[in-house]
Parts: sequence; structure tokens; C-alpha cells
Amino acid sequence: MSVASELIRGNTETIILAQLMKGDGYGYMVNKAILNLTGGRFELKEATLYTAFRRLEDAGCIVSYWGDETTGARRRYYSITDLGKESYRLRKKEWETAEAVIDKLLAEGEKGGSK
Amino acid sequence: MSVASELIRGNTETIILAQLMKGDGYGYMVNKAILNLTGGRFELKEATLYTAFRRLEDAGCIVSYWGDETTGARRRYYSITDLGKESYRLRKKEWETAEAVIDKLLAEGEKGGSK
DNA sequence: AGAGATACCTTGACAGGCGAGGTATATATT
DNA sequence: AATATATACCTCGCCTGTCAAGGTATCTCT
Repeated sequence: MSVASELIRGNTETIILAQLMKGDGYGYMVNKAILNLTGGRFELKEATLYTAFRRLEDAGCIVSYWGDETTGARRRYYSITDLGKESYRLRKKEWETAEAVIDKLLAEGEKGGSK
Repeated sequence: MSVASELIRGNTETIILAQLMKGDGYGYMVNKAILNLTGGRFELKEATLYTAFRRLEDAGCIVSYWGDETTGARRRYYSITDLGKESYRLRKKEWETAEAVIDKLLAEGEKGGSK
């Protein structure tokens, strides 16, 4: 089953930060990594991806620099800042809280309701 | 920790359907039930709640009727339809898929990244 | 009379996601 | 030489769900 993007909303920035926690990366690469990790079930749309990078940079969570490719298309690399790492950990905790709450609320539908 | 509503987005209708799976209910009651179940960590805003009811009714997932209260404020009761029950089960599966995908993607940040 | 709880509703603004379009380079195919 | 595909970036404008702010009305308690 593919993933409804409505349900991902609010997590895109955290997902990007998680990728950058492993080391610097550029947009196209980050998106392909996500695609591979999810077995093709989920992919950020380019417009979503690049606007998220912009927001993260404006917020000081990441910094960017151009790669020195001598061949092929230019690449803008992103590096996570200390603030970004802190933000990642906080957002992840928030996600875990939300996840538990939603799980509980959705499980309510399995109760009673025979009639 | 309270729950960031951005992360709930896309789940409000499913949460409402889960409540109605247990039996008919009205808006105010459904919202208080959610508040209690989450120990006060989460509450739908009224505007969100009522627009969600509207969408669910337009989609044929619920039907509504006025209660016959002879005292106190009037209540609009909602009843889940067969389509709504089916929708609940589908949305719950979609949530579980999204949940697993997000968990996996966010866990990536815990890898490597010593430097 | 006033406060607070119950109970419903609408309007307008806001933010994130994304379809559709654009630019540019390199390689492989016809 | 022309075309297609992959890589790689970017922006504009629409859509949708959330929600602050405002409104209405009833009942109970002080």
C-alpha cells in the first residue's frame, strides 16, 4: 500500500533532517534515498522537497553550499547544524507522542459497536 | 507533552469515525471523549470538528439527526453508515502503513552521524 | 444579574503539499 | 544530428485542512 501524503504532512522536514543526520546530502539524493528506504511506497514531490529545504535553511536547521562537480548537473549540498540536530530530536519525540495518541484514538473504533 | 496538531492532520476524520463506531454521538460529546482519552493532551478545535463532520456527511460516511432534548441546548447526533465503517477500516490501514514508513524514515537519523 | 458550562455554526486567514511549468548538463539510442 | 532519458535544480499558483475569532441559544449555580 502506498502512503497517503496527507498523513506525512508535518513530517517532511523531520524526514529530511533524519537523512542529513547521517551526513551531508543534496536534494535529488535525499529523495532517492527515501524512495529506496520505503521500497517505492513513498517519495517526496520535488516542489515539497525544495520548499522544505528552504524552510529548514531559513530556520537555521541546515546550511547549504554548492558542490564542486566538474561534470554533470550542479548540486546544492545541505549540512545539518547543531540547531538542526536538536530540532530533529525534538520533532522525533513529538512524533512519537502524536503516534501514541493517534494509535489509541483509532483503536477506539474496535470497541463495542456490535449493534 | 501535548500533541502538535500538524501531526494529527489527516487523521481527524478517522478519529471521529472511530468514536462513532461505538455508537451515535454528537459533536461536543465526541470532542470531550477525545479529550478524556488522551488525558487532556489533545482536543480538536471546534471549527475543525464541525467542518470534519460536514465533510464526512457530504461523503456519505455519516448521517445526522436532531436529538429530541426537551431541555438544554439542542444536539445534532451523528450515526456512522456502512460506507463510513468501511472508510474507517481503510483509513486505519492507511494510517498504519504511513506510521511504519515514518517510523523507519525517522529512525535513519539515529544511524552513523558520529562526526 | 452574571458567570460558566453546554451545544451548535460560519468566516477568513494561513501553511504545507503539489501539479505544472521552467532551466541546464551528460549519456545512450535512433 | 536529433531524440530520449537520467540527473539536478527552481518557482508559481492552486488546493485542502486547521483554527482564531466571532456569533447564537439554553441551563445551572451563585
